[in-house]
Amino acid sequence: MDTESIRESLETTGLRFTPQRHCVMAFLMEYPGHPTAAEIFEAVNRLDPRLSRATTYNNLRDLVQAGLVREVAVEGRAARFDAKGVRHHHFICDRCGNVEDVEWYEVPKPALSSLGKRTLRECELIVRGLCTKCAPAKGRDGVSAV
Amino acid sequence: MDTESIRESLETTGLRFTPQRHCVMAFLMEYPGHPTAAEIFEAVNRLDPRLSRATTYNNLRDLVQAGLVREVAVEGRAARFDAKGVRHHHFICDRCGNVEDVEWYEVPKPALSSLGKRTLRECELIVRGLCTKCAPAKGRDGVSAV
DNA sequence: GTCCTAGATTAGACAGAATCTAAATACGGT
DNA sequence: ACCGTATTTAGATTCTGTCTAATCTAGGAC
Ligand SMILES: [Mn+2]
Ligand SMILES: [Mn+2]
Ligand SMILES: [Zn+2]
Ligand SMILES: [Zn+2]
Repeated sequence: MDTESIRESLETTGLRFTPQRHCVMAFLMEYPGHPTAAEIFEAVNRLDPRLSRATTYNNLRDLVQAGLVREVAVEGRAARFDAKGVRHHHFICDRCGNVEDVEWYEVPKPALSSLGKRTLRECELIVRGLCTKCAPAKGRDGVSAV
Repeated sequence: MDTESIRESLETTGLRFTPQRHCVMAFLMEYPGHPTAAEIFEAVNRLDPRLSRATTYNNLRDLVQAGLVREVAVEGRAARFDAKGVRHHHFICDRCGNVEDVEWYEVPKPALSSLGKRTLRECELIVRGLCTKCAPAKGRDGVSAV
């Protein structure tokens, strides 16, 4: 969407502005969910064939390192990404692996004494359970729909 | 260690007791860290060659599903496992991907209203930063050791 | 505008992790 | 001992992500 703001955020993190980076970043900012690298590649490449698979992975790595994008590891599935907008937690569905946002709220950090010499960067909360699609229907009489 | 308690926990979850499952479970209960599937296979297979690679993966999947073992996804690396003993959180090193335990403390769950129709199973805290090995040495004069 | 170079892109090979297949085996109830 | 089904197995396969080495380009210097 806002090309100039993307350019700025890239420049302030020391990354060059390229059409490929712009596309990946813009896609992540518009896309409502948490796409995988493969999904990002396919969607962006369809719009602008200049983006290659290798560059998708390269850029995602760089954007995560620059702190502009967040990577969510899901057990047994491909990693998922989102542009770091407003702070939020994540919900991961036990069954389908879908990642959804959970409204932000403060979480107590571990006591410094229990961290020892480790450096703390962030404290991430992951909520697990069944998403709306996978949760058993709890209608008035317990009947389930597929 | 305690064969019979392992047998029981398997039976109560509906899993048959097999030498392979026993070995995997026993290994996880004794091992202090968070091994990958490959590490578990190598270590156990060396002691008891009856365990195959496929079965290692099969059993880990079943044990996780049965709630006896926890799987920790680490971005860009193989999943790590631990036997569910005392409750605890996890620390993941940004640099080496090492997973370490963090003493348990209660974390506030998200408001029911923000969960909607989703089912909540657990609330997991993941602390990120640099582990003791990777943290910059902060000696009296800032000199670093390798 | 032209030149330059470190950084970026690319196709395709490669590697690692995990799953699948289909045949053989063995747990555990009777 | 027998049986039915869950489990195991080797190897192929799929899926994710990284690497290589050749090519290109963003953007600063002039
Ligand atoms: Mn998100
Ligand atoms: Mn642990
Ligand atoms: Zn789901
Ligand atoms: Zn480390």
